[in-house]
Amino acid sequence: MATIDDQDDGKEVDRSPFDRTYRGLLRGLYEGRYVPGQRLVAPDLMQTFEVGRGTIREVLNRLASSGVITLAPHRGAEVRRLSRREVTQLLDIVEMLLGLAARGAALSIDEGGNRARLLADHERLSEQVSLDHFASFIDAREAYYRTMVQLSGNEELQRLFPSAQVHIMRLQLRPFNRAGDSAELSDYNEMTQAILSGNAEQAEAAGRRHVRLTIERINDLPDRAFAASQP
Amino acid sequence: MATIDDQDDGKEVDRSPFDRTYRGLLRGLYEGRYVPGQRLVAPDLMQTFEVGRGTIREVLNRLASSGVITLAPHRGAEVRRLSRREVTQLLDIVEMLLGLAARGAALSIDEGGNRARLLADHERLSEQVSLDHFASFIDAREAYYRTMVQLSGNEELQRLFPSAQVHIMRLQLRPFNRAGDSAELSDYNEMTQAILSGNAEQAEAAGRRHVRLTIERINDLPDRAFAASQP
DNA sequence: CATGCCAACTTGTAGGACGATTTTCGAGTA
DNA sequence: TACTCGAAAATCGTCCTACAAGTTGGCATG
Repeated sequence: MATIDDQDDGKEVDRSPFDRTYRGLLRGLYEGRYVPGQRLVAPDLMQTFEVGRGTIREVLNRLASSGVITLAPHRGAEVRRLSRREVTQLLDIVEMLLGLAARGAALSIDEGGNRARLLADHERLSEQVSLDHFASFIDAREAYYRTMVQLSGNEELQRLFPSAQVHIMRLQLRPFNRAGDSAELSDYNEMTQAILSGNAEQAEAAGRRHVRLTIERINDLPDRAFAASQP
Repeated sequence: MATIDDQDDGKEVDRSPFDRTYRGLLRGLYEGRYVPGQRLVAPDLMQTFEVGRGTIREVLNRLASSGVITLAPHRGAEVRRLSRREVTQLLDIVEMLLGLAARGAALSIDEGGNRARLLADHERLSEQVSLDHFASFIDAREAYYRTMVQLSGNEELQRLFPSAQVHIMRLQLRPFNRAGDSAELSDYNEMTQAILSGNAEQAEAAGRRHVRLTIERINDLPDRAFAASQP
């Protein structure tokens, strides 16, 4: 399954209608063309992406089952809105998953080019932070996480992690977040060091701490960054 | 989204084609009519469930994105086979998730009828174990887990847990598992007690321990219970 | 201004069509 | 007999049309 995390390869051509639409929609979500709460109407999408309704339906189904959008019977799709509580709950899970990923990555850091790969991604992340270019920073962070998960060797994690919709959160918080947050960068330094040391316990702790710090930062955001909680 | 966990309500009638097919397929997987590795070809399914191909496709997409089946381009769907390694990796994740669920359940055990609900499900589980009726046992266990996750109040967990395909594992291990495993029951006793006590730490530990014990039991299974590992 | 009904729009699903790709199977060859 | 190659058959990906069922917004009525 294609995921948000898949690289673009530069080859923009020759993709299947499904793929074009899936990625296009995801990219749109990513870049803010589709905002939380917005309805995604099939006929519009058909025109936009020049594909049939069947294809649109499949794409929406995929996005829905990874939690990026919600589908209600006979009422169509809309970009999922997360309340403060939901974001917290989501991150509680991500804390676990990232801890697991970091642990696994530490255990396999000496295999193949793993060490080099992680270093390269961390390097890139650091550069992006200093450049203060939000989109690139997001990309670099995405790549860094993906590498961690891949190094862990846990294929189930690879399936679940994107679907855990870290992206949604990221998207939703975009207007309130800043690249170049040096506090955040030190998280990554710590986490990377822990993994490189090969110490599983320490790596897991670092991964979790990173997410907990993220939760704290998010808790400081104003209410308007979230969907209203349910009555 | 309808999941395996949804109760049947007895109302077999008046379900949408999608729902009929989705549940029918799931039930078939559950009951062993579809076994790991088996191909699921659209035309057959169309006949079996008397629905259009579009509907079949949507159902297969759903099942695929929760990891129950795999889809390969132009080659259709097949019931997913898990290698020993994959099962272990999956359970590593489930360990985290169940720990989280148990923790959350403990924290909210005094709200509403939560305590009564958990007790009722635990009671039912105990009965089924003594009855030694596999299918009922599975159902009871499913209900117990579902309740735990619901009590935790973490909606993301509710979305993820079924999709974490505990079911696949269960299905795959069916021929080798026995209901009435008293060791397993004592796990549940311990876990239930911990949650009822309202002690979050203790509950989380109990939930995790339960999964770790499950991993051990599974490690003892013969190779033929698993798909061959990749070359 | 509240209420209820209708028209317009969307979604859910079926069925047909057609190129693209994979699988099957049989003929020919070593 | 075993193996290779290619064509036929099966299946998939996608589009289009059609229609019933459900939702929504607005207009008429009280």
